[in-house]
Amino acid sequence: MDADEQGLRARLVAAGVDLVLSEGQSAVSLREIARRAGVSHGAPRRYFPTHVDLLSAIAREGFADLTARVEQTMRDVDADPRTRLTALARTYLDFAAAHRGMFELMFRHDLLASGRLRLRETSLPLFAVLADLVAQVRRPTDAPAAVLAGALWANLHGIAQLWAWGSLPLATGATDDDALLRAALDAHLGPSPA
Amino acid sequence: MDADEQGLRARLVAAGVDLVLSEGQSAVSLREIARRAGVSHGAPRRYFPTHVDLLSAIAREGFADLTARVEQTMRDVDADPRTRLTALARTYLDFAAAHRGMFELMFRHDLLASGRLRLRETSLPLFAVLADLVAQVRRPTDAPAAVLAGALWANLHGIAQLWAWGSLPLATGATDDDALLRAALDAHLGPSPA
DNA sequence: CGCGGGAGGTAGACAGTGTCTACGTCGCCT
DNA sequence: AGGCGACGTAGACACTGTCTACCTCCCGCG
Repeated sequence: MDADEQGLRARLVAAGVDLVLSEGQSAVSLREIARRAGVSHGAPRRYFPTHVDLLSAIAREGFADLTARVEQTMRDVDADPRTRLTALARTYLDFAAAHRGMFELMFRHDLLASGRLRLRETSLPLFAVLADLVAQVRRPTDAPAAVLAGALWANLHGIAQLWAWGSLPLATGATDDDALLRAALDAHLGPSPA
Repeated sequence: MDADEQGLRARLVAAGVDLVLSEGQSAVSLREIARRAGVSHGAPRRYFPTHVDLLSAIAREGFADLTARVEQTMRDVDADPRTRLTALARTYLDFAAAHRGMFELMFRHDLLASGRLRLRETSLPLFAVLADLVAQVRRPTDAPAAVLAGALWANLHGIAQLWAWGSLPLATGATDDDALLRAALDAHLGPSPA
């Protein structure tokens, strides 16, 4: 009595989210979503002209979820900016690890490039939170705030990627999961306090 | 009189490489490759039991190409390790930008996870070159060499990704392409000499 | 009150895909 | 000479995304 009362559009997106979370990115077909939503394969077309539109809507949900988690973390961790930044980074990486399929979907460049549902813009608030914190901890000799934030974000994202496909342990010798993160933060922001 | 005299296996891979370079990752279908190689759609199966096997073979070619470029760079740039590392990073990013489809294919986690053709292992020599240089420039207070190299690799990879789908200029304000790279190298390895 | 019309969903067709299987068709080796 | 194995063909199957014709209600209007 929740999904049933929503419109079909919302049910389709919800079914897609479930699907990508449980079965992975490649399982998110138009027809399977329609099946799970209990409608014919042509029905989604009313709301999503093309498959990419539906996928973009699902990815949006992913960004909304991640953004909500990050904001929750920001509420939970009321400390110095450096600590908050570390918590943010952990939230980001935890999300990527726990929802691999969704994470992949969110950053599929063909979806972002399609411009459907202004997907790329959806990720901006997320980046803004990071950029804001970075600006607070930036030292005078560091790169400009925007560049510093971009470089750190790239590092985070790269760790999530490499971490996801398991080449890192193989290449670096199965290091602790947090070691890379700490190294990255220390590198960009200076050694962590105490 | 080059591809014609090779066996079908090599022709299939070559056709696949052409395809991914010119049309992108999504265009690399089994049947299209077979068509370009001038054989029936069932022929590839003799050499590649499944589509993933063929894709893995194509990705391998990509790793071979990138590795060759990196080694060429190492031959060309005979300077201090820091400078060589910068050159390596540029080669990596240039490759990602110039051969986007191939780069995506190479790091598709479903291919790497499939273990076909030991694809993941194919990337190790590449990482080894980076790790070797990193070890040379590492300062005593830095993280262990393996972690440092991993973190730097992740940063490189992340820059390549974010750079590829164009969110960075939007989020950071269209910074110079090299700024992020320099910031990353400086962060992990210390300020560049001179 | 009746009745058009549109919103919202169905159902079938089409081209394309990966995989599987049965079938040829050579050439090589005993 | 004869068989056999490597190599490639051809068709089927289930599945995909997209397109189009249809159907079926409900709502507002005359």
